[in-house]
Amino acid sequence: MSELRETRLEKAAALAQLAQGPYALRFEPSHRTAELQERHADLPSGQERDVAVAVAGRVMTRRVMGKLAFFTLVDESGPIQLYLDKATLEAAQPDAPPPGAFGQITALVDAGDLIGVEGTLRRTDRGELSVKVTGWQMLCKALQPLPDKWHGLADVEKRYRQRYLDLIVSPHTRETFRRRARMVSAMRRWLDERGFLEIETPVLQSVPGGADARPFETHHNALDLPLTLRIATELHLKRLVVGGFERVYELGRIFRNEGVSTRHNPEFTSVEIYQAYADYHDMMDLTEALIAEVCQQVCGGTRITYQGTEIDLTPPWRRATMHELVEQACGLDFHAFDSRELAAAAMREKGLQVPDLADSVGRLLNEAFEQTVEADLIQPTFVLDYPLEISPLARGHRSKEGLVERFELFIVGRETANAFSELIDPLDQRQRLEAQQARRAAGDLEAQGVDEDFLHALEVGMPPTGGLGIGIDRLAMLLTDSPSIRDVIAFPLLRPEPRSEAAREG
RNA sequence: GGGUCGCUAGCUCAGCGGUAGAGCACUCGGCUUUUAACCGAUUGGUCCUGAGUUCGAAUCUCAGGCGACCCA
Repeated sequence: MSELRETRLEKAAALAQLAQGPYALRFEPSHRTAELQERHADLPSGQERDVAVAVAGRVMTRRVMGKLAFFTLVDESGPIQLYLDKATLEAAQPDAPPPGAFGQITALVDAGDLIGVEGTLRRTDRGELSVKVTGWQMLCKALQPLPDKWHGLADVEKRYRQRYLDLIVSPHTRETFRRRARMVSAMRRWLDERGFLEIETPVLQSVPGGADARPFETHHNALDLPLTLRIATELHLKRLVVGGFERVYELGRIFRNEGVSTRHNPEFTSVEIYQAYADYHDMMDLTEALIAEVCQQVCGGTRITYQGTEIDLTPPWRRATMHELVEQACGLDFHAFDSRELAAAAMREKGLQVPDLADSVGRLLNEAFEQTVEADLIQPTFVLDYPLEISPLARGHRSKEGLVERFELFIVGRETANAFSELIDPLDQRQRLEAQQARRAAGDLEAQGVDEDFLHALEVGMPPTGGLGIGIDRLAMLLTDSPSIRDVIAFPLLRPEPRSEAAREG
């Protein structure tokens, strides 16, 4: 069963007999392979160029034919072919023990090994730029074979569990994580250039808050203190605004104790951005500009294709209130309902679900929105003016009773951003959080508790502020055309594999 | 939480009640312009686990495990 591994261990032992051994200390490449490809693009087929080069990387394929062999070597920048000629290698290394330098490299190097080579350049008759090898060194002898060189890793589970293999054999996966990294750094750059300061806030918290979600629970031993992992960065970032930082953000991991799906991972990345003296209209402008710019930098334009659908992220984006959208979708005007019963009856008449937990007109409006509108918001759409009771941290609307100044951004039917004119009235905030706590006591496990220190901070005084949260993973899905959130998280949460030890030793 | 599908060699897959297979990888032999190299030979298995039906189970049934997708 581990015969492949045994063979490779024998080759590692053979390498140990030679001077070099199976695991090198270091190697100094002269170039990345892509650099060579670019710099010597003018070298004609069949010609050589007598420049000394050294490259390092993983051997992906081997083609050995008697006294000549071709390997494909891949470094982070891409592939280059190795041209291994028996006569050349043996002339360059006359002292190599039997079977000679050529015999050694072809016998001891397998696909999957990391090697360093030096030599000169030659473009073969078939037009492939190659390093004509005069010397080589094993950098790391791999004990496990690579997946099928043609099909790669098709087993989705294995791609997630053994992401390193997926990255080695799937160029598309590598590109996805490159793009995600570019996206995140473009976002930070955009914010930094506009005077936003990134400050890290605690992951371990006594009172989880800032969102409706169940937290992960943990424990601090020395203090004998129950703690939870943060479900949002909101309340601490607002404390920083109270402290006088007028533009702050944090881009980082948050944790919600919920199920997994193609759109949910229990740990995910968000960026929350707070701007003093701004309101939710300002944050809409900011959202539009930020995402359009990031998209431009990552995708080269603001028109992209997601899973076959054209998405146009060129500003300005559609802006519509939740009431308008629901009325357009199902004909129900929620302004007309002055009791839950009226709204519930109207919804049932339209065939909509009326959950018991939705105990107010506002919550029913949100239900109707989720059931009839959300999935159809394909092009970027700001949905404005949410019911107050589902938005405990947002400021009451300046002119609309029962609503708050809040928007969510939907793209391809998914909530991608969420923002408010922040509630800064400490007494109002206390009432709202106490109402949440009452829901919690009544059995809503996702309802928030009261964070007394946060309320105290508000009493010290917070400037009028616009706050915004963007789901980084969902944005990454959009910009990398990935159908599942697990495609943009390098190591998504999976249930541990039973017998994984035995299988791994394989 | 519900439904559908999947799990067979290191990888990709076929086999669907009668001796467990193919391609790639590995090993051996041949080959100095290949690039899914080629030609020949060999090697490699807890058919996810357990129970059942049957003369006989990878195959049928039930339970469980892990995963994918869809729905809530």
